[in-house]
Amino acid sequence: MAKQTAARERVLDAFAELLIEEGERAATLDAVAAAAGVSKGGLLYHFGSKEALVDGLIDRLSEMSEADTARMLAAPEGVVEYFVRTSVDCGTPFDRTIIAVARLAQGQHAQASGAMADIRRSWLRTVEDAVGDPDTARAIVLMCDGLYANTGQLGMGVSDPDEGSDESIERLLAVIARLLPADGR
Amino acid sequence: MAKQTAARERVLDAFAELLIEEGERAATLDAVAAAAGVSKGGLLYHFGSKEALVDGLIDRLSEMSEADTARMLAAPEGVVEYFVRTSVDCGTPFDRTIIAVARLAQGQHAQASGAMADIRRSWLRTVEDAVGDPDTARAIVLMCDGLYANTGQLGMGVSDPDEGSDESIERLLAVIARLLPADGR
DNA sequence: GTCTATAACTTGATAGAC
DNA sequence: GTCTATCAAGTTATAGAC
Repeated sequence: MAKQTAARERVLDAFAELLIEEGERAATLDAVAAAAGVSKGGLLYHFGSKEALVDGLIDRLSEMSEADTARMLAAPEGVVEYFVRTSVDCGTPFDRTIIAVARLAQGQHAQASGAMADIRRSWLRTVEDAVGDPDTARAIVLMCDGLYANTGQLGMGVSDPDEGSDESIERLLAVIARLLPADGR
Repeated sequence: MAKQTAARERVLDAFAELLIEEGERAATLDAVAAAAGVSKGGLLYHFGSKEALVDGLIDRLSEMSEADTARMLAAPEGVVEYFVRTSVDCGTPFDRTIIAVARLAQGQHAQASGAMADIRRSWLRTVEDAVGDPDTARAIVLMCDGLYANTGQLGMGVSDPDEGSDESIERLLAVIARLLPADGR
């Protein structure tokens, strides 16, 4: 983790934002540079190619993922509840980065797909440790994949404006509780 | 449903295939024409613009969706089991078309997002009618969204090569059965 | 470190031949 | 119905000034 200039970070922020809000196609070097407030030449000083820019975002995601797993394990409300809640509210920097890289994974970016698969494996392992039963853990992680697909608009459109509401989380947690023996810790 | 020429259908097939296998960015008019075995000019005779091509695929999806809902309601194994099984095996023409349009929905195609949302609403309504409880229905549909996200590589990468196997479906159905009072019909 | 200018190529779309 | 030019605009990347 060498010292990274502010401009470099701004470029990554802009890249992620464009991927999320307008899709992979709109996230051109021109658009990213403009959104980051630098020229295209300036951008290409920090990231020598578009591929390097993609790699930069994937690296950022990997770092964030490790930190999030630690937070999940330490969460006072328990692993499952933390996991479900943060899958519905896609507003955290980590969630935003996931959505951005997920967009890249749909292209032909093998590295992006690999990074997403790594994260999902990590979730599965962590939830499995928490709930005991592998099949139950898989069902829970699948529901959260579904939440990302919906609230993050990972392809499913938004069928229900209420999908991400506080109340809907509670109802979903109640359904999940029916799958668990005692509590989801 | 006017009589559609074979070439027109081949173009739509090629477009969907490119979207699925290589992502939105690779699905250019050039690439689609080549894959369909026509020239770009030939393609543009059938679909006057790229937007018309997108609309053509969305229309095809809408037709398929109605037919699938009828099949789901008539399925001897029951709505829920039919729904889960067809979400895991993304090999049917309908599933392939869903994945293709989902890719478009991640760009800025409002119509594609709308079509996906319509389909999901239809699923939710149908499963809700079948299982009675809205919250349980939502949990089931979310799991299937998750399955699409995984097996269809809708952003989640493929974390588990076993995710789409026959055995994993049975285990998932067993977990879902725990949520249902009697049987999922 | 950041900019402008520009080169080389791709993409969507049009025109007109067959 | 389908093809071959051809075009304007957009996209990535390089070169060199500041």
